[in-house]
Amino acid sequence: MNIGQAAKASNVTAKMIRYYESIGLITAPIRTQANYRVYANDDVHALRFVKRARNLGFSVEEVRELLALWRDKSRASADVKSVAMKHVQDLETKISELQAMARTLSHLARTCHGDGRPDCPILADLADPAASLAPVPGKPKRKARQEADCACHEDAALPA
Amino acid sequence: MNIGQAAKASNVTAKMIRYYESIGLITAPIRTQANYRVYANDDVHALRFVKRARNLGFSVEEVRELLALWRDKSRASADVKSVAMKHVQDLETKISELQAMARTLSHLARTCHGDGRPDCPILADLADPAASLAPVPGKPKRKARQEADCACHEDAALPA
DNA sequence: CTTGACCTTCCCATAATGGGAAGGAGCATA
DNA sequence: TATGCTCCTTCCCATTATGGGAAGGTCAAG
Repeated sequence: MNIGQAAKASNVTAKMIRYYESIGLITAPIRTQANYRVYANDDVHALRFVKRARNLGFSVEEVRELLALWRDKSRASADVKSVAMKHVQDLETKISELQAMARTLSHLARTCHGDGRPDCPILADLADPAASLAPVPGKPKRKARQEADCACHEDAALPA
Repeated sequence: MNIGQAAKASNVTAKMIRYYESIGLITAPIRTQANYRVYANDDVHALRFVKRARNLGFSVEEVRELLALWRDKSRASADVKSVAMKHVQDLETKISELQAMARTLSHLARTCHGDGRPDCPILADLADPAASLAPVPGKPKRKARQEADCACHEDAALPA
């Protein structure tokens, strides 16, 4: 099977298949005399595994670990589980961060007239959150900072 | 004020201040004869605006729009609100995707013994989701695909 | 004048993916 | 057989936002 067919069968683009090979995530397949890559069903299986794991949000490096565990017939399921659980925690952390942002913005948007007038609590908050009403969500990367947040007073919409 | 002081005052690293200037997000400040950048309080104010917007998850390009609206004293608050609302939608889309991943993985992890035995429904699912029990979350980027998903049967834990 | 802290520009790296060029290979049809 | 279309190869570049670090100039204090 050529790379194009393997791509269709695995739902991984040929481009990505070559990339995964280049970083050693998957093993290099044999080549024809014309230097074409030739894939077997097992290769497609592995590619689907990678695809699925990526779809579940695992990083390529995490997929590498999972592949190693998959190939290791004597792995302990506890090892797999811990990789998965850690990833769930990562996901939940990110979810919380995004939710905090969405909450803040939804709140600000709710207090914005959204008409032709220029007064806008959203811009007011961006320009000076301390003087405004919305809590500050921690920044996405790294740990949360300590900033001059303020409680949400539910006012601040300019009289217009 | 030198860039280092502006950085401290705005909580934006000197590196990023230069970067924002290079992409035209903020205006280039005047320079001393020694070619040092000199910032005024308004510049710091703008940097804080950028920082806050970035913390709320707006992309740099979105921040560019917001800055333009901020500077335009005759903007319509509706324009600001629509930028904000669109971003909230983006956030919620991403949140849903991450939640789908977390749900699937949590479920798989729950069915995994997590002991010394090699049998692992998590790996089984990655290797062949159709034969397994977990629903397939849509892939993060681009629109959701149509795949051979299956309902969640709540079994598949190998007898071990 | 030396030292240390600060500034400058420039290059590189990250993560995962896509786009596209230039050229070879394979196959079908006129 | 020659033309042509589709596929393959490698190689380079772009993306997003940020950090690291080198090489060299500047400033202020001692």
